[in-house]
Amino acid sequence: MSATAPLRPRKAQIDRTATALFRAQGFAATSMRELATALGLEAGSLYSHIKSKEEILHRVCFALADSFFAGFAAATQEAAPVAAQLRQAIVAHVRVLTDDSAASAVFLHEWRHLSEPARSEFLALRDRYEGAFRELIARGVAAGELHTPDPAFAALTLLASLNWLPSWYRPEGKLSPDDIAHRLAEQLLSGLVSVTGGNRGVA
Amino acid sequence: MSATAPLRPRKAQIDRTATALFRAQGFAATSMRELATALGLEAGSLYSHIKSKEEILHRVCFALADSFFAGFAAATQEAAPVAAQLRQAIVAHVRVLTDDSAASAVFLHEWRHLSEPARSEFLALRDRYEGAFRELIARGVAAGELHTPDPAFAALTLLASLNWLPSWYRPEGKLSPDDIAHRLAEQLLSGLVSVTGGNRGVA
DNA sequence: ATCGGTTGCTAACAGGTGTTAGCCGGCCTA
DNA sequence: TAGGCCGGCTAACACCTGTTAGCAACCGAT
Repeated sequence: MSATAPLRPRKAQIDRTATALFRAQGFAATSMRELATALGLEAGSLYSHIKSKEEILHRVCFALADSFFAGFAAATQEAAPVAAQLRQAIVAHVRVLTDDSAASAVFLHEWRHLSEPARSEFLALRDRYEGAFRELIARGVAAGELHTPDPAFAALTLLASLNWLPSWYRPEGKLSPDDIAHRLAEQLLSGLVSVTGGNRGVA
Repeated sequence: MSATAPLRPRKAQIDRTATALFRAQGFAATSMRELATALGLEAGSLYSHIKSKEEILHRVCFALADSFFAGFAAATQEAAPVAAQLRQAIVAHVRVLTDDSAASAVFLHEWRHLSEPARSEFLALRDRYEGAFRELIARGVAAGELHTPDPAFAALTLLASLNWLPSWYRPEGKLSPDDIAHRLAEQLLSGLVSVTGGNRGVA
């Protein structure tokens, strides 16, 4: 995904305000008139800056995909043990989610309002990103650092437990994003059960 | 939440078809004309059976809430060790998700289209259900069976990793719901990291 | 044969939607 | 001073939305 030119201030503001409304109400339930009102404009004025309602959604979703991939690449480029790379990948993912939780929520839940071919492209990107987690986990299993019977399953549930963050993360909460990231990594990698010699492996 | 009378066949069919469409496209993006067409009717005909579009959503969301609570109650009514109760609660939750993944997806993502007061009631129910998991985990920590610095946080991420199931679970997949439930319970309770003496607690 | 209930169709209602085109005012530059 | 550009308003367009009311057909009971 190529980088895009920085958005002009009004266009960036339209994107931010639209993202907040799409997150709060859903793409389909948010009207252009409502968006315009939130910006102190009339709906017709929006089209001096954007091509269509769907263009906003497209930009938000693909920009977040860019961020996720960039974070993952940065987290896994060093030849560290796989478990350490996985921790870094978790941290990077959480950082993206918490940096812009509105856009993350839109990315996670509103993509289906994209039309073809963008929708298929988006799903292919998402598959590729999940596949990168899958591979990482599979390498960890092969290296004896991780254990799971099914890396694909583990990757999806791991991502699922991270992707909840936009729903309840608050910047003013007592945990910083990095605290959250490390806590999540610890919980997901080590599990909840306390290890007292012998209860591992109990059916 | 009280049980309701069994729905008449056409009404039940409307609920099922609507749920499938709400899940695929979202509540707001699904029109009554589209629903009627899927049922072989005209939109006006729907109102012989239902009061409103939102009534369908209300019924689906609250019925699933009933199912979740019932499952949790059944899972935790015996005086078993807390970790075992948590496993049972996970299994019960997964059972509900996989029994009706369309309704589950609607429950998880479309509730915000409920109007007041139903919306607040729904959120209160959801809080109460999450609170039940929180309490269970807190009791497990107190009993030394579980470890987490934050039971609330652990409960949310645990539920998050379960709630992904409607997005990718397929009845024809090679894993049965119970297989999935036990695998998830194992993964979430035991973590992904392989335990070789000494790596537990590594920062 | 008649009546009541159920169900579906049709047409309409009242309102909302995304988007376009023409116009206007302000600002900047030559 | 004039012209060009930008951005916003307005009104309209073409279409869609959820829902209602009246009507008709069918079925079962009396």
